[in-house]
Amino acid sequence: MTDQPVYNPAEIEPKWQARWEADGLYHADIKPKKPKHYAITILHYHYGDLHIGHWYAMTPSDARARFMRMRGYNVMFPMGFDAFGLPAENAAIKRGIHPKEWTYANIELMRKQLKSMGTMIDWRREAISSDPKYYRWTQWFFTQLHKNGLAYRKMAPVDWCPNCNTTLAREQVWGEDRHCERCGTPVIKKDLEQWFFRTTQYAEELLDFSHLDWPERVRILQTNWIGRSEGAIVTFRTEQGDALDVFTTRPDTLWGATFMVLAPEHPLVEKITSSEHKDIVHAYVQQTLRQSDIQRETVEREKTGVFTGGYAINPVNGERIPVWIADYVLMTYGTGAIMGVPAHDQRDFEFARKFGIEVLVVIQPPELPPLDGATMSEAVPAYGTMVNSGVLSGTPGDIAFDRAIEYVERIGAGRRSVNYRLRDWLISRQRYWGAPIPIVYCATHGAVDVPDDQLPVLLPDDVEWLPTGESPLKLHPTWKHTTCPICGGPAERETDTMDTFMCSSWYHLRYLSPDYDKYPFDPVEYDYWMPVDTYTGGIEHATMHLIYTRFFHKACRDMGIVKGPEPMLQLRNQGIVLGEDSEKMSKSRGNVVAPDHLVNRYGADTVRAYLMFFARWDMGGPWNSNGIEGTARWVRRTWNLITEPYNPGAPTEESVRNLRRKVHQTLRRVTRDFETFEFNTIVSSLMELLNDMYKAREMGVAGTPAWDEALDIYLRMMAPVTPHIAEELWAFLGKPYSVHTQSWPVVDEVAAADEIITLVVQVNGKVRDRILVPADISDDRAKQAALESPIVQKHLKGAPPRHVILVPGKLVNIVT
RNA sequence: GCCGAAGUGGCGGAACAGGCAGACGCGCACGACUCAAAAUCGUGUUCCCUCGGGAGUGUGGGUUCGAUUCCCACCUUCGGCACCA
Repeated sequence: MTDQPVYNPAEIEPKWQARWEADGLYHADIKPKKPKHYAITILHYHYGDLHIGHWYAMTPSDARARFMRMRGYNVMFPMGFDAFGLPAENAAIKRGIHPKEWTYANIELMRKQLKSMGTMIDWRREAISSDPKYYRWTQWFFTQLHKNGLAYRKMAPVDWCPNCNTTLAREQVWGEDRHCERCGTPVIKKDLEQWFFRTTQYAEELLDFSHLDWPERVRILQTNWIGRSEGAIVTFRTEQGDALDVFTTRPDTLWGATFMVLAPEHPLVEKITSSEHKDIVHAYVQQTLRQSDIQRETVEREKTGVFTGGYAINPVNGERIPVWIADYVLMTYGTGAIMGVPAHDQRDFEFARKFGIEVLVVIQPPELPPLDGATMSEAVPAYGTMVNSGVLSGTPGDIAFDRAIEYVERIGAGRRSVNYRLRDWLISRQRYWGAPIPIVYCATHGAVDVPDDQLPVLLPDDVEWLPTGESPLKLHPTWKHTTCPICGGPAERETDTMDTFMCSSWYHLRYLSPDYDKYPFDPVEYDYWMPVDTYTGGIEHATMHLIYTRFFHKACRDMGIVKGPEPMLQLRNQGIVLGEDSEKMSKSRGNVVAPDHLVNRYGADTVRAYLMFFARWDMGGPWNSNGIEGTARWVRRTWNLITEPYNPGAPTEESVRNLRRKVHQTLRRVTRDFETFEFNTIVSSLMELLNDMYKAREMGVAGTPAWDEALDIYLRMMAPVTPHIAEELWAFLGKPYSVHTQSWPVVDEVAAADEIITLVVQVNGKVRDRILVPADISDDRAKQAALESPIVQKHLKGAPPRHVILVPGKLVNIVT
């Protein structure tokens, strides 16, 4: 008894981590004959300490990567850091240190924490987006996009975060009050000259998920974000003769347009406004501009607007209709102008009723009583038979949409059109800690790309932050002064940097060859490893990173840089770990769970296992510190079972067979659960098996070949979940290093098969009895055995059953 | 308002072709060991009950021999979008 080792994770975990690293156990190198598996967990934003949520994202992904490796795949599981960005800059300003210093200190800390988890990360492939050897290529990609017309610069009203002092992409503005995704401050509008990527050019293709195994949740979020609408663009004409395009999803209601509305920012507003309406229109426009600077949530939703005094002609019926302006029409969607069809659109209806505009019914749904524009109390948006619509009157609702478009096209007044809610991606950031946009402005040649051989455009280290909040790049005395790459004349650098989502759009390519200096990636590595097979991360990326990286890949494919339709084939999302109070973890609430503390107390293996066990991985849920004791007990019980000396017994054949059956049934289940990312039941299945192994030892099975097989399979199944203790016990049993290079065991179907089954006997659908029968019992014998049950006899009260339903191997239901 | 997800014991959760509801774990109770405590081990643990049963997976219906699972309507919670023409 005295030589039994004590379980001490603080000793064995660092020991094996060092050994694995020294041996390069997790190095992923090209092996042409082996199937590859490229798995990535979405890279961390380097906010400092890792919290339990990072572990929750990492450990099941790591366990699955390990499982895939044991299944015979050549697995690459790399890690890197999204190191540029506002928080680094803000934190640095606050602490009075350089963002670079702060960032790299954090990375050092995070790397150490990641290693303490016992992950199978191949650290040779680490990529850090703020390294010049990385952002050289981020800049190169920008240049490629620019050369191919996918990056452009324009003056536009853009979202500005007054706290972060920078513009934001539409995707980074959240919620009803339109606040900054990072700091929560409500954004304001600013007219600025900014760089955009043409994501809208890929709107249609981004809606195609046919190549992807992605959660439906994400596909729906992206589909809604892209927001495809089918309809028509119809050209009205102002009385001055200007063309005035509207986009409509209801061309069948064209004949019911009784007014038009322009967005207050619409370019034709000035021209169309009559002299007597100038003052009021001008006042309204000014008021709108001011209002968009105020928090939207405080604005009443009642429609406002003013008449311009101008009129336009409806091309389908020649009607002269008044043109209004109103802030419910947005310049950023469609054409910035709409036709008002109050009878069939609720917004138009409210507007018309408020301002006394005629409501004209042109659609009569057959199931409704005849509509009357004068008396109706709300719009009727349903499809139906066209009425009051000239030659198209009488067209039934199911074909009205198409007929109306055909008509408009025939008379040359418009065309079928598709509109998207998606906007182009604004990538300019007025901040220092990012990849500088590689553009030089020359008085003669305009915006000129920095030539490839002059990349990277390095960030200067000698910068200071002034209280103005302006980017130090702009204020730097010399940095921006340069010469034009074309004419050599004096020129100025772009002082904006790129959105960090640009850096993270291609990091999966940099992992392939982080030191390669001839191209963003080594094409040989690309051809072997890409695309990413399994990508895991939080749902919060659905309409940001996960759209950007798909756009980026498709754009690069069209530029001949990468291949295939998609960058990441399979996506799985983990949920969020909440604090013990069921609230989101935050420092201000004081409910943050610190993984380092837990590792010190229980060891990384226990923390890993508990994170996999305590909730459904895709759901997450509140943390419970008491619950981890159960997992700690399981780990210790595993240790004790294997290290305790046992007395060989004389087991019955049955108890040996029972153990083997349980082992192989568990193996079948654990294998399936790893495949389907159901990590909680992997751990519970292993707990169940361990309980049975304890019972088997009681029965004297320890020491038999079946016992050795059970230990062998158990440790292999445990290895991905708890890599350190599995390795230690594997070595304790004298098996060859390493358990992590062993193959995944194969289910022995004969051993796993049940010989005796419990047949459930129901009477009228209620369980009345359970009888043991041989698994291969015939249908007739099974029914007979059920009917012979005394309990069944009692319930039948002598009457013959009307039906006897048999589900082979499961149950018999007797219906009276 | 629109789109989506989720509702199962005191708690986290399981039930993966429509077929034993509550696996596994936490917590709790009792017992063993101990002078005692911790740790460990064992037993029990959905509710009601007249001990024969009865009820039960958010609510109300439906399909079925049989529904946590399928269909319809609704309620609650969470997430996303939101004057998108």
